Amino acid sequence: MSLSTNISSLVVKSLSKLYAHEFSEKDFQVNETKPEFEGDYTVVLFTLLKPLKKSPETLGKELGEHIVKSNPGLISGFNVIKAFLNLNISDEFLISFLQKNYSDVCFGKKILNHKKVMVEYSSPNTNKPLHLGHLRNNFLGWSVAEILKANGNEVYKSSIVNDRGIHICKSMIAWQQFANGATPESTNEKGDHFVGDYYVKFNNEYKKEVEELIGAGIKKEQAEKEAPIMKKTQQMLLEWEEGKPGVLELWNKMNGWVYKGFDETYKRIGSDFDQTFYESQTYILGKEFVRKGLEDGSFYKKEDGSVWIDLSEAGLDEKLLLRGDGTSVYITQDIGLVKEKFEKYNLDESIYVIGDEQIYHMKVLKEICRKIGFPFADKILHLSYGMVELTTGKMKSREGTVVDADDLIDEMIATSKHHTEELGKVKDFTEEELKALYETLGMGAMKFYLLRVDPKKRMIFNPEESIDFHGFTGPFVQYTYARIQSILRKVSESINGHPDSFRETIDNEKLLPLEKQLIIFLEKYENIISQAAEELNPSVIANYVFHLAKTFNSFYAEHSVANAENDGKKNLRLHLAVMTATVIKSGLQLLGISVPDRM
RNA sequence: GGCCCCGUAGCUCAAUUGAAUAGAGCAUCUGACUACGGAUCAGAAGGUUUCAGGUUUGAAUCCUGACGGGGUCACCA
Repeated sequence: MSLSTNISSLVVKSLSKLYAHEFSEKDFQVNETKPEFEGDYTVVLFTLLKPLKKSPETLGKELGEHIVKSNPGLISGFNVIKAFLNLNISDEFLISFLQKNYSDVCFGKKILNHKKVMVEYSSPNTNKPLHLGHLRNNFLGWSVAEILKANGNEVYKSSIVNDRGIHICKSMIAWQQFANGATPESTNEKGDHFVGDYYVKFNNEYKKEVEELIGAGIKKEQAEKEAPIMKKTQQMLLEWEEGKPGVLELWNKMNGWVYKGFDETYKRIGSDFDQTFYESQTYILGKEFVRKGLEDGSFYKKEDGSVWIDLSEAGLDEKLLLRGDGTSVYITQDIGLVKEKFEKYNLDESIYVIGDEQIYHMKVLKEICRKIGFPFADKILHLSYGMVELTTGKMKSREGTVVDADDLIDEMIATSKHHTEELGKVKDFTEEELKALYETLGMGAMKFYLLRVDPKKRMIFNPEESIDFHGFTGPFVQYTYARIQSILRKVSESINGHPDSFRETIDNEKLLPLEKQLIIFLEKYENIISQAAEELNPSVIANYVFHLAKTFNSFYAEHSVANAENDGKKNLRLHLAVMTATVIKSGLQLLGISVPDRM
């Protein structure tokens, strides 16, 4: 239930009032008018014609008159072409919109039914550093959380850290075997990269040992099991589960290194969490559940002691919940976490930002919850996003074709430095300002690039295109913002530093086409934010904000603000500029991107 | 093989969820600074929406089939 007073919902409301019995609000299509036709908004009449048994001309005229009458001052005229009712929005309405309190432009908080929502994202493994895929995940999760907040929901950000399991033991074994006591401090290396290197060392050593065994005449399958380093790792996992002191100590130490590295990266990219869960804790909760499920007959035990659930009724398979030796698997931990989340936070909805390769897994999780009677099974939402692929092919950690997150961030910032220097814009900046600027632009470019695409779709990461600062990019939008600030500074100087003095009433101005186009576009922002929330899709905002910047630039190239034809126009255009800057700043903020006053 | 997702300009992406002549950016080409920032603006060119049927007043969008690409079906996470 929205308290919205924006144009398209005003039109829809007045129509649905007229036909309360025949139609619901959903039945009325209000679109923007195509540029070839006269008008600003268009009501599509096709679906209404048959039930009402009226001709397009008659109905269009009727509805047009009704909309005009029930929204005084909104519509200045209308025309009907075929089954399209084109409405002209009045200058008065648009100008009064421009004079709204600017803080209202952040909208949101207008929706009455607040929900408690948890957004789980990032969720790294503690055996290797973050890569490009994690960046998409982090930007997406953070942005979706902020968008939901902007729509008036109560949002918690969370992360589940995958801190236990055989893969963690691999880097631990390799460290014991090869490090000679080296630490991130002693090698002056970032902790997550340091540990990740030992994970790679493990794989290399393992490969070597397997090849040696095969060379000695042992079959491949057997060799993979028999390789000494693998046996040591499995032994370590067992010792970890038993809580052997030395193992736990090493585990804690190495995880600590990784967390320190992650924290640095999170800080840089702006990820934050209200709650961090650890699998080393939630897997115990899951085990507890399996025990209960066995008692009440939801699950069953096979001869070897392994525990299963049968989901064939739901069209899924049998699913393992606990290994024969009693240790837990991935899904076990998830069940524990679901309950923990919902009970601790009393959630209405729990969103999981996880790659689309886990669609099946999340289906299974939901189905298990349903089957054992969790009341929140249907409140689990998988926001799945597509893999990020490289132009050179897929990212594979084993083949060294991953794009490391830290490296990429460095590269983006270096590129923004390069561009800025090339354009000769460094002269008025202090060293510190420059550093901040490069950070703002580099991060802005990267976040925008990864968020501008529909999350559900796979995307291709083109390194050359990603560092481009022209066209559909973050810096393009940031540039528009900086230019507006520049205008405002100039004007502010000319009126002796009283920037508020131009925010006077605008009287009887007639809008030029480019002015009108811009206001109508600004007026849509509220709809865009709620659309982004409904779809859990930040790209809606990225697209909007880019088109807004473009629309402003077109206007700006045609019409002068500071040297407008008269004071009335100048006043109007200053409002336009301020409102545009406000919306750009707000929209980019929802994407995690900040704006520079100069660049 | 079963199930799921995808296929739109040379490339990367849109298309208000079924509506008017399918839109942007990059790349290519042509123009524009003695006006507030040229990281900009104006314009040109680029399409049988993979193919074949079907539903509909209307299909990139829905249905069926084919072809092509990806994911997933672990006592991995």
